[in-house]
Amino acid sequence: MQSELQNLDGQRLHEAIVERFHALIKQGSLEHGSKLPAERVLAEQLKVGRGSVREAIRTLELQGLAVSKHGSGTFINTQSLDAVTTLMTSSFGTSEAQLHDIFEVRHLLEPQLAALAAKRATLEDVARLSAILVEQQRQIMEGETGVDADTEFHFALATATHNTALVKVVSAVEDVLRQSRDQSLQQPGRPQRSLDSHRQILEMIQAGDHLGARSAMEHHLTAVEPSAVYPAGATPNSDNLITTS
Amino acid sequence: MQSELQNLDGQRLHEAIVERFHALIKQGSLEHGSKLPAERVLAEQLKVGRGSVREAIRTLELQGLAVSKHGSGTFINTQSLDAVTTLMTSSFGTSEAQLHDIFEVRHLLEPQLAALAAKRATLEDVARLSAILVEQQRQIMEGETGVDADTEFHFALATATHNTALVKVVSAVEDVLRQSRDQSLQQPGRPQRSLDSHRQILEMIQAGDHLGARSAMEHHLTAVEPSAVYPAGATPNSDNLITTS
DNA sequence: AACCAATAATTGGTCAGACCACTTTGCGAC
DNA sequence: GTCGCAAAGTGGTCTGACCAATTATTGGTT
Repeated sequence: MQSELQNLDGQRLHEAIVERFHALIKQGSLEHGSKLPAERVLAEQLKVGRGSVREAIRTLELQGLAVSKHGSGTFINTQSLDAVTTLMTSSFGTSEAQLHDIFEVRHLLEPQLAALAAKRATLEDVARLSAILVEQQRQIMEGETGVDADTEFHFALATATHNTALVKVVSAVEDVLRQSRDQSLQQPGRPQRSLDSHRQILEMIQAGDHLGARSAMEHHLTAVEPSAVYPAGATPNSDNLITTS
Repeated sequence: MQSELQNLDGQRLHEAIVERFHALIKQGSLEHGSKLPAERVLAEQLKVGRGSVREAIRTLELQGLAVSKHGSGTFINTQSLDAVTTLMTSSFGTSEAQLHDIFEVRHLLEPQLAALAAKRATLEDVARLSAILVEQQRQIMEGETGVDADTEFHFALATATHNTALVKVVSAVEDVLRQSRDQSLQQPGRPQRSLDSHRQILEMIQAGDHLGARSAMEHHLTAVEPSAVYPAGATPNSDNLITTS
């Protein structure tokens, strides 16, 4: 039953082990409640040291995918929120889900998220969001796309709702959108417009105007969405899709 | 600089180490970019084995609070996306408002999901939903709670949107809610009312009335949601976060 | 046969020492 | 001063061992 682990470039060993378990779980070989072989046995099967196995299990545990109980064993758990979002993120990566679908989810979530944030954001939250926009401005002025600050803004918005479950779900979605966002921001003028939208959203949040925050976010997403759906090279003829208005 | 680690009840050693680092970061002793002592040095200072230090560092790394670089060292990172939420949630008890948070996410998602389903459901989708309701009726008449059919209805509803990403997100939420749903359905009369709500939603979907489907779902969720989950300080009364239209 | 307590086996948690691979540092030759 | 290479520093991994909690087994008593 011994199986080799393909040692990819620059990847740590325990990370490769984690990926193997992810695959086993997604493929159904390991379901909820399954008991893992003992650490010593796993180490022998995978031909690695026990320490590496333990670090891998520690990772799975933090991802909510496993629970270790002293004396009894380690068990797979696929029903925790962490577990599901972890598996979701890694399967999004394999592009099983269309980018368009993910944008739609985002379009369902984020406007309401902005509304919630407008109701609950503390001064601290606003300060954090504000700092991110300053950073985004700086990046843009230096000719960068500001994609990092852009992503971080959406993420910080989620934390401003003070709903940890919402943060996890949104960050799973945003994670996937990061690459396409980078692509989208390559278009001239786009970074600045994105920043302007963000400022508008933040203003509404500061004012506690949840309806305004929601529609500002809807506006922002609608402006960003269409062009990003089309991968580079498949861009439709003109820029009428990029209606910033 | 050696310092003892207080070994709390039932806590693993590497978890205690992680908490110590959390404290150091929150108190400001470790700021962004700080380089940690070498693993061997840390082990000696804390009077623990190097393996425990490594498992602690692995945890910090997964929480986005640290980055290890082979050959150079381990560095604190408080600016990553994960880092902020980790520090935010580490002060709270984890599962206190957790359930409330998840319900809130659901409340954000499902009404819109119902609206989407109303727009896109095929005859096949409607047939599937209808069959599930028949099964739910059967289970209830036999005295069961019908929790399985109940969960399946929400899942099938997600499928009817024909958005695979949305299905994953929703099933993530529903998976976690399954246990609490079973509990909720124990109350007399609850299963039948749930079934009635489902029928109403399905009617709206069959009619293609997306606004009606959305409000029917909102009605359903509000009826099912446990009422007394509002944390202290929050205002349960007036501000309905999920305003229709 | 059934039950219960003592014991053994299993398993995760921790520690120690060693070696390898990558990075940085610093010294010496030029 | 600069370049090149060796040495030191550091994370990554392996081996073997012991401790602690749990579970399975055993053996005797009723």
